[in-house]
Amino acid sequence: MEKQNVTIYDVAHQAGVSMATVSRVVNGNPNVRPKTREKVMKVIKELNYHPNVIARGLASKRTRYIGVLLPDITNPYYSSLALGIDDIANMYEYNIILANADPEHDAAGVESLIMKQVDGIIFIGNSISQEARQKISAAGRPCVFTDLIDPEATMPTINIDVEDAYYQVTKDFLANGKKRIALVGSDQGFKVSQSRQLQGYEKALTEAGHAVNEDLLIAAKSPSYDSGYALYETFTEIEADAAIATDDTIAIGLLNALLDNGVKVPEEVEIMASDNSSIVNMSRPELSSIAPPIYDIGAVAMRALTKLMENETLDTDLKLPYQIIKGGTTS
Amino acid sequence: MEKQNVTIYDVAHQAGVSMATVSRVVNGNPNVRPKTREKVMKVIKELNYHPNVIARGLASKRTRYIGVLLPDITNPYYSSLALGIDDIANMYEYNIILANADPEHDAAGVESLIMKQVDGIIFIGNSISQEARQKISAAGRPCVFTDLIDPEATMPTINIDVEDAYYQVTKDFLANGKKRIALVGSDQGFKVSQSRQLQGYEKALTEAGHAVNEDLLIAAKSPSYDSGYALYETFTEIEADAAIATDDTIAIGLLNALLDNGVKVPEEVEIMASDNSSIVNMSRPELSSIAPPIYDIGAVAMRALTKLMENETLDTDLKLPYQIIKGGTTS
DNA sequence: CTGTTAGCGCTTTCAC
DNA sequence: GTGAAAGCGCTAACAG
Repeated sequence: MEKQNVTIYDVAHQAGVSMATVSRVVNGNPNVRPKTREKVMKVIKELNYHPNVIARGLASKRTRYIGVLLPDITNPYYSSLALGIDDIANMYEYNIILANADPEHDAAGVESLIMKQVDGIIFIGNSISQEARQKISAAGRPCVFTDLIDPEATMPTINIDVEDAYYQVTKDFLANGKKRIALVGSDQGFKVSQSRQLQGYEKALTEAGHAVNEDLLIAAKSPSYDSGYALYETFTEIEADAAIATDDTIAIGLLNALLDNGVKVPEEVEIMASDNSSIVNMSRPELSSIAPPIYDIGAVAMRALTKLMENETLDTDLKLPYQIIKGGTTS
Repeated sequence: MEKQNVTIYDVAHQAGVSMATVSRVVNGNPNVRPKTREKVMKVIKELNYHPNVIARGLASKRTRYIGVLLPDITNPYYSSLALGIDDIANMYEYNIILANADPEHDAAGVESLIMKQVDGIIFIGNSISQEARQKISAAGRPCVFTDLIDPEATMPTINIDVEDAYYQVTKDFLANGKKRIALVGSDQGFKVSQSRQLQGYEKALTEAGHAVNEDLLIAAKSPSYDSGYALYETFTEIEADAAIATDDTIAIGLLNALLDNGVKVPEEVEIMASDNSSIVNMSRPELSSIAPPIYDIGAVAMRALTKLMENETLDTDLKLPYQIIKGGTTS
């Protein structure tokens, strides 16, 4: 319980300068004579002064907090993304504050973040509600999207070229003779929203002269292992011979459900996952997966946000390179 | 970009009362005539007023932020814990802010949280550095520990009875004829610190008339799948016939390494994990595991912290009930 | 029950 | 280059 409250005033007093000068030193304002700066620095060290972030926030109207909305922090894909964001945020001396935002509660999440006076927002997920999107606009806060495209197309989106990835994967499946390729989403949204995933998938089918079969578009209740596992019945009914899952936890759930029921993977059914998150090698066989540069996506998103907050403009659609990792669930 | 700055003053003015009254209404202070309260509420709605959290923090010296330090958010055990914490935090209108704190950087983590003026801290991990612990004391902030015991024994620790769990598991292994039971830690710390895990393990061995064999205490580099997988060589050398892993990711890593090398689990080696986190059923066979009530631990920890912040006192060592889940990696 | 009055610790014009 | 002073929006005594 040592001296808890060295203020800028104490430093100013002790150094024989004004608060304004101390403030300048602390904030790296160049308009300070080197000698003065040095003296102030010394006192800051001596007194172990740390600026009060709250007071600073009040006075400057900027908090250096940025809000990150994501569907589920226990999903390894999202938590890894958060890590990339956090690293860059620290680099720019921003702090991140996480908020869970499944599709039902994203508006509440946005609102709570805005009330916390965050300087900017990173929105991660498959979809955003109109209401949530409006609140972001209304608050006039910069925002960067990841995974999904900004429905208003005014804020940047960071991701791989999802459409291309799904196109490639679907094409490969077709080339390998697959006739019934299922697209397995993590919620119902991907069907209605004409997601990029669906577009890439459709493009490959169309090119090969096939139409999209609605039956083959199925969705888990949520992006989780159990929801994936629970898909077994549905999946069996549609008699698919291949599946592309939009989420790794769903992919592993489905894989294990198939294996547990004696279905051979990849011989009878091939599976492609989408995140290459930390769990893809926990199953046997290991999951094949589209491999987005997860950490980089987070990092680039955060970097983009810092630019936005400094009123720079950027491209609205940044596409990072991806790979396709061959595990044991595809041939 | 609607009206961004309705202040308490605007509300007061519009409602024909003083700022103080508005403040009282907003903070649920009972000393307001119902009629007045109603009037103020109405104006608040009309103007869509939201109190500025920052200003409130400055004036009240409490931010309603609590800092959560954990080793790795991408580890499912820790992220689930964070979820339990977050839920209760929201209930009490606290916000959590996460900080990564592996053993090397915990002091920096604590410091950054304190600079952010958090009202309290929850520390999660196997160990805490002296420096970090001191900073917490120095800041005079309440703190709750999870997983580890407060080295100064002044702040509460929330966990299952780890010693008992390890005692039981070890005893069961012995009863099943296991001769060489390895204890697999997630870092070197658990050996030196005479962790509760080690104590339970030792107790069971001693009771059975055996001594602890130092060779059988091994540690992964970090709590991660890869570190667990990399343990294969070491593990083979010690010729263990059973293993208790302190972390699920390590357990799965080790399991898969054994399987990939043709070792039969559980026939030749049995494995017991410790977290029963979301990944235990991703492997085949599924992991057997000690099952702490993860969500509850987080929830209870957060609840305990709220009590501490209200200057209530509590027991310093809360032990929650646990189970042992029989998967396929034990007989 | 309600209003007045100080600040909380810092940033930021605006003079000097 | 540096200082004085006016807030940022709110809470918390203290009166009444």
